[in-house]
Amino acid sequence: MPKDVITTRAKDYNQWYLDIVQHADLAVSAEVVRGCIVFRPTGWAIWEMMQRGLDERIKATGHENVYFPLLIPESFLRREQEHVEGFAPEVAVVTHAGGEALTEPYVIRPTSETIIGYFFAKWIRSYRDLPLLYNQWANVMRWELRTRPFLRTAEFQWQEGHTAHATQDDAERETLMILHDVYADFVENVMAMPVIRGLKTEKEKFAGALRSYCIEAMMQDGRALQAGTSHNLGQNFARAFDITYTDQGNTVQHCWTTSWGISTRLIGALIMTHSDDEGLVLPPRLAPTQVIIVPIYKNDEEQSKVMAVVERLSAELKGKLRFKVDSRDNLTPGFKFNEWELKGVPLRIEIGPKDVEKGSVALARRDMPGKAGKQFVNQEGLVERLSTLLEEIQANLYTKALAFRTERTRHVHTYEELQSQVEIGFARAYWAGSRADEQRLQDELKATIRCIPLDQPEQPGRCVLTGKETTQLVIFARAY
RNA sequence: CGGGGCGUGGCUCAGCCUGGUAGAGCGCAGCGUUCGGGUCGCUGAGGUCGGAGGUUCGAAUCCUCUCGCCCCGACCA
Repeated sequence: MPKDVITTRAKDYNQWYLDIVQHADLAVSAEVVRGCIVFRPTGWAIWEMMQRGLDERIKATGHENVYFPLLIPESFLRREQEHVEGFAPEVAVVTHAGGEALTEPYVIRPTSETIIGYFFAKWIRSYRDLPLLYNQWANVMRWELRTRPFLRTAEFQWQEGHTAHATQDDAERETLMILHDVYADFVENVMAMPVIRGLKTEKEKFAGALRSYCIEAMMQDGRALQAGTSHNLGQNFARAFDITYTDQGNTVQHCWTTSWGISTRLIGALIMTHSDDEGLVLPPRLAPTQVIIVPIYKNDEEQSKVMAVVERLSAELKGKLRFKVDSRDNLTPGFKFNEWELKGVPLRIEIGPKDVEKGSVALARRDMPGKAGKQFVNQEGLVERLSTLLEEIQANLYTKALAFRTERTRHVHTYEELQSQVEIGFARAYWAGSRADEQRLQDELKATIRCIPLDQPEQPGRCVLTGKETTQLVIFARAY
């Protein structure tokens, strides 16, 4: 008889999410530091897996890692008009140090465009210095009014890419390349989360950007979550920080810069995409532990026989898969099954006396709870079997998530349809409204234009609000 | 930041109205038992009742302030 440690999604989706975070040992509230969380080992291990996958892709596309200070002179933020307006309300400021008031306060970085811009201006002289392709892994702070673990915390971890280019085309190409080859590729192939690639509207774009691209994912409650953003900053920061270069014709030009980021918020997205009422579900390619081995025995004799097989199989798996053996002997197997399901391990191997006799093991997949996901296989060829199964689970999670999104996405033609569709998922609609119209819909429907998908229709249609003919199709949704 | 709710062993909560010096279940420790889907029993440890003031002979309980958490809204990766 299972204990109800996890609130069901149907009962209270929000509480379900908090229960997963807590009971899967991902993180706890920092308690004494407002709006912050403490990452526990499992939560941090997931972030490390994300870092690994993204870092590989970032480097493979020609970028180098750097690191800039946590503190930024307050005046830097003011240099770019839109930027300061966007961030001023949520920055934390350091006013005292060394027992004295500082002559100029520092802000704790909410993002690093400004301080990096300052140094880019010093480092870039000639077109030969371009493109400059940097990335940094860092923590940033934004004093959010309402926080939720991973999804919105006052301090969060992320990577922020910052690049400078000679031409607008180069900057645009970089911005889109990151979106496709780094972000969408990682999120879809490693995290098994389907995303919609799109452009943000003027209203939703990053403060100070020329334009912002994003990948948007659908959570199990039908709401949208921005999983990553990539900004073409135009020459806005180059002008504010005087980032210039001399071109082939000996003319001084402003650079075109970009910035792009993915944060620990992705952990929240991961939870809300795949997990179920039994607990966390991790896609195999991301899971810090892919396979858990649970030995089963009832006396010393059985234990030594079973453990001999466990040892032998462990030796075979070593270096090929990420696995652990749960040899705690104060807990029953049933308890362990439930616990590892709660923690999201994709695949479980059970080895008991019967398996020792028959030369078999029992396998249970996390993506198919209960008997449906259980099978008995020969110990022979187990490594290959596991690898195949893990890839099957990976594919299945993506397929399920995509099917869910497809089912919860509808094309809408009228205001009424839009209104009801955003209650349950994504609404695709033609849009020719103004920024004020967009605000009005947000006020009335609590839904925003998540993005203008990069895949646009050939055929024109009529704007869902104004009735004007347009070829622009957008996605409306309620968002995290 | 506005409205509402709540802070009592690690967790979930009772006690508060009607002040008299703290309880339960789960978890934890030890021993035994059990072990193929959350074993069972016995013994035991663990709390200055979020914090600071105040009222009182006496405060978990009443009053004031403060910090934090949850829900709803506005703002946001």
